[in-house]
Amino acid sequence: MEGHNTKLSKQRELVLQIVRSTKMHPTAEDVYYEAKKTMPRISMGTVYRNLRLLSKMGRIKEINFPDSPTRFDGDMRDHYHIRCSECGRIEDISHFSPRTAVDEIEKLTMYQIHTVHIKYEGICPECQKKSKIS
Amino acid sequence: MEGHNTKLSKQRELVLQIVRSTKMHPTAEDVYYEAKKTMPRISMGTVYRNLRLLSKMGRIKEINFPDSPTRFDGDMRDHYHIRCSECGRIEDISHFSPRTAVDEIEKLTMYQIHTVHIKYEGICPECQKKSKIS
DNA sequence: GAGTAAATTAGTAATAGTTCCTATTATTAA
DNA sequence: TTAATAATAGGAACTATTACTAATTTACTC
Repeated sequence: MEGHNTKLSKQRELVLQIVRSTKMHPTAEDVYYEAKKTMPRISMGTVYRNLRLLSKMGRIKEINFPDSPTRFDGDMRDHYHIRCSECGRIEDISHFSPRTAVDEIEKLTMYQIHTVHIKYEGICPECQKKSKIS
Repeated sequence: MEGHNTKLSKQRELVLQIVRSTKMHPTAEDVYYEAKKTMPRISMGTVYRNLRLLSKMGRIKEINFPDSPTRFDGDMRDHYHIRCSECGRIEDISHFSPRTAVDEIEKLTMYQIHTVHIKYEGICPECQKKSKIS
């Protein structure tokens, strides 16, 4: 795709295009059934492999909420997500910074918010040392 | 446990106590093996059922990071989590408010942060209407 | 403390989501 | 066009989790 021995197959292109062209935050299964409309012989393994790959390449994002399968998002602009714990829908929250307070987000979205998940990922001091040595 | 037809079994007490007495953010499997030391015949199903229940009751918290099994946290004070994407460890971040900026958290933790997950859960306007009707 | 109804358990089977494997096919570079 | 390598389809395997069931435990009432 962009270098690194990554070849651009029709299937990979299709998966990327599907994830990008919806705001529904599809699951792997959703992508699979959508892809089958264009390529009836595409396999689930291919969909998963490409979703993982595209995610590692930074072309799409994974969204993980508890007790539900991973969803994917092709919109790489800075934004966050809100899920309804009743019906499961996931919506985008944009036009706000990470510093916006919860009650402002409630006003903005009309949701009754009961849980906020904030998680950071990075490389810990020990692993930073290790990668310098090797 | 506290009302609602919930009975207090030895197993449930043990699971709660295990999750509360560690800062390791154990997985269900971790809790299972720890519980077996005290109750060798406890079953995995019991551990899962009680973790789910305790979580619904608000006695413990679930922590979901992508590509890793659910972890549990018995510390109900307000705090967030940071995971090392190399070695997988999960640490607490306290002494900061949700409004603390990322570069401050980097200084505080010595992590090189590359991803921030912010997710909200609540009840959407439609489901709020529904619950008023029924 | 005994009797009773309902909740919980251990053990096991089943499921959901995801990854792995292998022979075949497609892509890229020369 | 061919050789080298990456990607594929299809299916098996795997991991985390939930569901099922008969037996046990708990809490409640007398």
